[in-house]
Amino acid sequence: MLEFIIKKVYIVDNELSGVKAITMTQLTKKSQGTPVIEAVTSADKTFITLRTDIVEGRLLAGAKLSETELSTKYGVSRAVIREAISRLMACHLVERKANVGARVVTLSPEGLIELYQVRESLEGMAARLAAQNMTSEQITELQSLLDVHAQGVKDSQSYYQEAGDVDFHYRIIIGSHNSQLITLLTEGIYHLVRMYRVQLGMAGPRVTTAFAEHQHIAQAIANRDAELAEILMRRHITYSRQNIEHKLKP
Amino acid sequence: MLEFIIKKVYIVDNELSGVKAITMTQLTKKSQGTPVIEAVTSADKTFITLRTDIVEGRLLAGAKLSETELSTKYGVSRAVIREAISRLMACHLVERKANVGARVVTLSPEGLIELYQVRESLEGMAARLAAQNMTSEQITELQSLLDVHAQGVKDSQSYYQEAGDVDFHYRIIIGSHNSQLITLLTEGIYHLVRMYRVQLGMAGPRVTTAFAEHQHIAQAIANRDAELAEILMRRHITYSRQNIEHKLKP
DNA sequence: AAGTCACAAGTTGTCGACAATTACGGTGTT
DNA sequence: AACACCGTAATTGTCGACAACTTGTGACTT
Repeated sequence: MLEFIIKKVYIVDNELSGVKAITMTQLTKKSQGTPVIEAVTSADKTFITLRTDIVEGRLLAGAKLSETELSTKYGVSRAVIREAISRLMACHLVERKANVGARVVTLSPEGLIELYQVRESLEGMAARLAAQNMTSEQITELQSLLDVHAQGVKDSQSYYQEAGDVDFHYRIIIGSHNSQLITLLTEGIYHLVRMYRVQLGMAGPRVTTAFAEHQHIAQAIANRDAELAEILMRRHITYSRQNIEHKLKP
Repeated sequence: MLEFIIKKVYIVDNELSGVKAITMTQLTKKSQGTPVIEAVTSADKTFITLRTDIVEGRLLAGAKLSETELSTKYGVSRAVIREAISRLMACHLVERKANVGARVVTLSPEGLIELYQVRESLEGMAARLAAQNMTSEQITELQSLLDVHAQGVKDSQSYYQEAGDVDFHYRIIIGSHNSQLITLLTEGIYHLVRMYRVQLGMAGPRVTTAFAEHQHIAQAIANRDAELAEILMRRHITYSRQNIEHKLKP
């Protein structure tokens, strides 16, 4: 006798994977931890594979994505590859010229700056909306997350790198309860940001100071102070951008 | 003998068409006139056709896009249809579930509100950047555009409807000189906004008052006052949103 | 009568082949 | 040597057919 629980699914995609072809009728065994995504058409898998390869730098900027080559490499038809490339284009991770081919998007330092400006705008709004719309549970979870991070910072583990930062921002984005904003950020901008970071050699975010900023933002949200939450978030991202600008132009 | 031979083609997409499969191999020397779009792979044409059908309401919300049906209707292969649908998905105009099919995105009033919140955020940033980055020529063009509009308003022609409003916002977006922002807004958000407007029966924007707001925004940009430009733009869009909310909940 | 199962019909996902276009290298001319 | 032209090879765009999946119908069981 098996214990199955119907989890009515959590749209979301903790991994920011972007694949949300979710058939709700799925039975997931009591794995209460992680909302699992099913994503299983060949094109989905190829898409995710290629995307992680791009985001994590195994496919460099400007690299050509030859359809025939990839189709033999992954053992699938060219149609599958084309489908995957289409979705990568939708994420702005690759560009394709007609009758010529697709290449991994080339990244200029200016492009990274522009991206951070967009982030400032969108995540500022996300923080504002989060202050208005987050549930009490979400807020307490956010604060306990920061407690964990605080421990990591004290141990001066460099844990509080990428993962922690992404986690914090991700929760606020979700907390905005604005689906347009959520898809825009989680399926679009964030992968781009990660890619730029890796390829331009920007390591993690600024560890300690960023943590204090996170605390202030969380406090503003807990106080339901939308104005302040937006201002602090924008300032937080502006600092990140300036930090990057500084590293780029020494 | 400097008559350059121009084979291929041209850039932009004044129409916000989104097709930018442009091979810039040749330079257009003095063809600074009208940017013409070319878009000629079958998939491009099908994509544009379908998109205008959706945006202008000939394909209603929730309508199913059957691949076989469309392929016979337009006389092209299913591969072409699939390509077109992929791009429509990238614009968030249709949604597709695996092994089930694609449908025109269904629009709730809440969705429209969410969209306007995103617009407020992004276009606010666009106005801020425009105040910093617009060239003097662009600014004077913007002001002369408003002069034309002023005439239209005086004649109480209902000219200053959709077209004028879109034109104004479009120039500011371009004036931001932030390519990420530009593609996000012109290829993504704006088609969605138009679709929602048509399908929810929102006519044009608020005519006269909106015009005054446009003037103030242009003035702030001319003064290179980035802060004020952003605030005014956000307020402008907030008003639009409230206007819509009012119409939706009488 | 209600529910379940199985089958059938239709749709989407995938495949391999052909047509159209581009990129590359060689040849010839100035 | 540089430039332009042309032909070949390679890549992309498009097509029709087959496989896998979903949905709806109908018979069967309880």
